[in-house]
Amino acid sequence: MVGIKDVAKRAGVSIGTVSNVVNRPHVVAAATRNRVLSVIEELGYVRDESARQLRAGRSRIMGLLVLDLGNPFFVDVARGAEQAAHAEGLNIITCNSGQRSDLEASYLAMFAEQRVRGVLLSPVGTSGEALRAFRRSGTPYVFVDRKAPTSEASSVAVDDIAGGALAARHLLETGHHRIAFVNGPAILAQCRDREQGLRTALEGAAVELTVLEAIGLDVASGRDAGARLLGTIPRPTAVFCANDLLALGVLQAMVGAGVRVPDEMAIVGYDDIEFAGAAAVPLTSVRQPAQRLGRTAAELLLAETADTTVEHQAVVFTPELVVRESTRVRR
Amino acid sequence: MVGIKDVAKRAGVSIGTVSNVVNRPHVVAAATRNRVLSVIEELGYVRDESARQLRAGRSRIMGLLVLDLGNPFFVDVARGAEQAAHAEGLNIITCNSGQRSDLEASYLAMFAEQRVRGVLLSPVGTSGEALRAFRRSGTPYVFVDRKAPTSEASSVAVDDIAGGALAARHLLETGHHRIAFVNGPAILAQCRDREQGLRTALEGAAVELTVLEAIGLDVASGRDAGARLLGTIPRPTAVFCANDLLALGVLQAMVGAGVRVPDEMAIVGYDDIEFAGAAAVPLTSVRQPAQRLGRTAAELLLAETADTTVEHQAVVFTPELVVRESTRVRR
DNA sequence: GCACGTCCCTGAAACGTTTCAGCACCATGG
DNA sequence: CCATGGTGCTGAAACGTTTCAGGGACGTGC
Repeated sequence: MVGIKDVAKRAGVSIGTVSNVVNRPHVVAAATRNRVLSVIEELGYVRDESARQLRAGRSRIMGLLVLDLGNPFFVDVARGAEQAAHAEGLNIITCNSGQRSDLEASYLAMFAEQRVRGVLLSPVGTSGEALRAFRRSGTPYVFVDRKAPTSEASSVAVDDIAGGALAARHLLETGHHRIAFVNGPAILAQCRDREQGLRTALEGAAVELTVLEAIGLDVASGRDAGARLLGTIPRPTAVFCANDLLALGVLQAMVGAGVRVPDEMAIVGYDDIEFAGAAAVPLTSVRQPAQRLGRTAAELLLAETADTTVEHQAVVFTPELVVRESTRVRR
Repeated sequence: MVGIKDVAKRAGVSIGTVSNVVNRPHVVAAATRNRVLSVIEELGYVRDESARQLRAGRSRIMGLLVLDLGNPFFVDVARGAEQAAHAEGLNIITCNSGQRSDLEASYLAMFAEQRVRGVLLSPVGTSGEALRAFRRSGTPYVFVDRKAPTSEASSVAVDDIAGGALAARHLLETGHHRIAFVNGPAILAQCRDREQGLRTALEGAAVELTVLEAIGLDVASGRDAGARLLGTIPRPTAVFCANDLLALGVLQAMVGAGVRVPDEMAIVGYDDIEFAGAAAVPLTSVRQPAQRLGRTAAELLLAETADTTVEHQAVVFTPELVVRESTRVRR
């Protein structure tokens, strides 16, 4: 592998000069610079980032750890974060915990060992052992899609309680009295909050609420929950799902069983992913500004790494209900 | 930041011993080992991967550069690759070129500078300047979802010509004579091959073929193409789309315009992503073994990096047609 | 002719690891 | 009592950069 030394020798200059050509071209005379550049080209020299980073003490990489890349919502978050990072000349590496704490721990450890500039984190557990260990490493981090006390770190989230309430009120307004909630794993704060928002908004209303916990937050889990829902007697007339993937799964189960949506079963999803509008019955969904979430989080992180005296912030966006066929009242 | 030296001093041993505790625990006496371990715990020591890598000369990271993470197909590819990498104790960093050559170039450069163990690459252009530069860096790489001459590198792909032919034959068999093809950017080999497969299979048949090139390979481009399709006179009775995202977009355009699918317009997609089956009208699609693609590519890459004498392979999987409502013949 | 700047460049230190030759010590067998 | 071998540790070199004090050459103003 060709290093800076080889270039220096071949160009007849010192390694310091080569380094200057690469990093501060203006300080070296044009003739020398061109000679060095052509040698670099000739030998195919690529500088070694680990040496560079070792010397510099910090890297040009930002880590992003998301719950599930299979969920388009997080893909959008990643896009937003990438935008902000690129604007500052940083690269983002995206990792997928798949909601598994062990993977989360392993990626966090990797980020710490890499001495990444900072990490955008959408964590699985509340305060796992892994996170505590990571905190000790001193790597700055910002929570994404998760509120956190500003004493600990900055966070950028969407108000999930309000989101749950939005869905609940919409179902009340469209005249439902037997409502089901298909929730994801209770370990996720998002799921707990959405349920809480729903429950609070339903309080006092004459509503029978059935809660099903799905195994995951994906389409397959939704299909499974949908099947269970069909067996519930008396059958609810509406179902709110903790995310759109679940909702799509439930919808598939309904269509498969010949249950008409929304006439026999109204469905509300969460996230408003692009596929929600293209579904068998276009889904009513609670929209979150995913890309904005990622962008804001990355900007916050950049601000904190640039100036450590800056204080933590908790940004909370407000979700928005998008009404489509799946809850449309027919007459 | 606490380093190995701090640990050594505090534990009253040499840095070599600390290193041994971390990397080859068995060679150090139990008493010393425990003392060092507790100091590591106490100080929160995290080893610096860049120093480690600088010394070792190679990293424990594998790069994956995909065309579009917004496409669930590539998310599955990533999942497969991750599985294989983790099995070998490597981490994968996933980057998204979004079909932009400039981003592709920047990520390739980053991989080279990071001295990544190897790269799984699903390239935008055929043989861009970026790729040529990357090749010179000597980083091993394997093409994913793209055939390549074995003289250059290994590749793992699905036979796109066969896939295009599958779709074509299916549409012929279901009695269509005016067929449209909504293709993605011709710069992508996948798109060119699917078109070629289609054309070859239609040869000799009495079919009127209309080809539309969409701007991207996403749902929005599909909607746009769908709108154009509606203006085509005489209107085709069936449309084959270069991927499922396009197909979903076209489907949305049809539903929006009140055109019945499949009666007035049959649709065939490509990739068989999870959402294809949950669409307004469940999509007939050409299925590719995405996860297997990723896993195989990673395994190939690992084999090549372990033993440089191993020769390049071109693995080609065969696609499979999944028939659903969107092309069902009604009577 | 001397002092002083300016412009380019060099040489060496430092970053935090891993690795390896070598040393001290002890137990064992002859 | 010596030779041998094993065990457990140390100290220093090496990895490929960046950075910075310093120095040589040359021009300029007095």
